[in-house]
Amino acid sequence: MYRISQLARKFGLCRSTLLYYDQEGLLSPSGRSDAGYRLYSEADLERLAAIVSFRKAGLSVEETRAVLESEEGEASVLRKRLAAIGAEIRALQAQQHLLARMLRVQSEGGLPESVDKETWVAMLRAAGMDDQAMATWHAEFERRAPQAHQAFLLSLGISEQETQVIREWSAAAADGVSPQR
Amino acid sequence: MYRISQLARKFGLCRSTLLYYDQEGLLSPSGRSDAGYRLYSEADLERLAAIVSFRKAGLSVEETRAVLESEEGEASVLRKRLAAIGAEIRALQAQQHLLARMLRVQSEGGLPESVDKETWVAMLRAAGMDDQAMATWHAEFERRAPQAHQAFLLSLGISEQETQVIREWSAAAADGVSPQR
DNA sequence: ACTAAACCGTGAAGCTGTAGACGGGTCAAT
DNA sequence: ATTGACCCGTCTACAGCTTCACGGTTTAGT
Repeated sequence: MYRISQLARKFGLCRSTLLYYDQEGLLSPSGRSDAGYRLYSEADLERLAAIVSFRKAGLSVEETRAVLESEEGEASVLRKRLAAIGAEIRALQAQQHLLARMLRVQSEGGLPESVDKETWVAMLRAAGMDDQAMATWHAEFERRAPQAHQAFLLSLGISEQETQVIREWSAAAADGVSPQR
Repeated sequence: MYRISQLARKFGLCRSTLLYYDQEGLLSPSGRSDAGYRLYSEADLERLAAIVSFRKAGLSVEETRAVLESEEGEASVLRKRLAAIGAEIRALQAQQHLLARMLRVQSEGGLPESVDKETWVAMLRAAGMDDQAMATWHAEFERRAPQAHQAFLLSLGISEQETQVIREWSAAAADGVSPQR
């Protein structure tokens, strides 16, 4: 049986955080001492370990509780969080662009600030990539992060229609139907 | 002269937001009507336009005030925010990885929708790029579109400091001082 | 037995930025 | 003058904690 501050130290949390979790019904101690002290069991410890990792993944206290209570709807909550993270990252990247532009106003100028398709291809060719290597790279991109692949193609100024074409043959190439054959 | 809700609508903000800005001394109306209503001048409107764009870049109210008051330390605040964004993105990517691992346990799915440094390098390697080719590619990127190079590196979640390092040796490599010698 | 340090519980307030409720004021049309 | 539709200022609440204050408890050392 652990007392609250012991448990907090063990997980690098603040005592108040555990008090808060208790108050929110996320983690209640399984017992109390004679003096009314919270006593956490070994099972509580394991539950807390799970809680900590879910919270590290960015789940809210509410979501974490849902995952731990229902147990079955877990995947859907996690997937929703994954989607939310994507949105957050895109929002931050928009902020990056905004700031980069603000900072550029004072310093520098002249060279283009974004890359188009031709420039990109030229850069890859300069690095020794041939058509087949690029096909492989597209396929890999499509396989690992389809959303990001789409976003990237759009950022090169490629039309949405054409991105669809590229992505389709990227997916096909990944299945072994490589374009050059 | 605008009244508070008019101004809020004009900028797509909530009335309470302007009330808050007034309370925090970020934007105080330059006058009051007989009935005690806040009245915003044309100058206030311009100031608000600036405020909105800084806030869109993710500056806190406090930081925004600092930028608008001091005027000269502007760049340093913006750069600090840029660094903070990088850190936030990396934190989110860490959450992505964590979630992807959690989800992969039960089912395959939930691929990340943005790319980080490791994924990017892995994709290029899969396409047959070696270290030297990547160095060439960076050099080419830096030569043709330094700003875009910077933005691209940031989008991978690389810290601003590290992007400076990469860009410096990219520039050096382009001058013939290639890293492999 | 006594004291000091370290602990405990409860309760409240503070943080950011926004949203909403509340009661009263303003304004056009009747 | 009165109705109704807005509008205003002020106050409270939200997440997810942290910090602070108060007073009781345990523990170690003398």
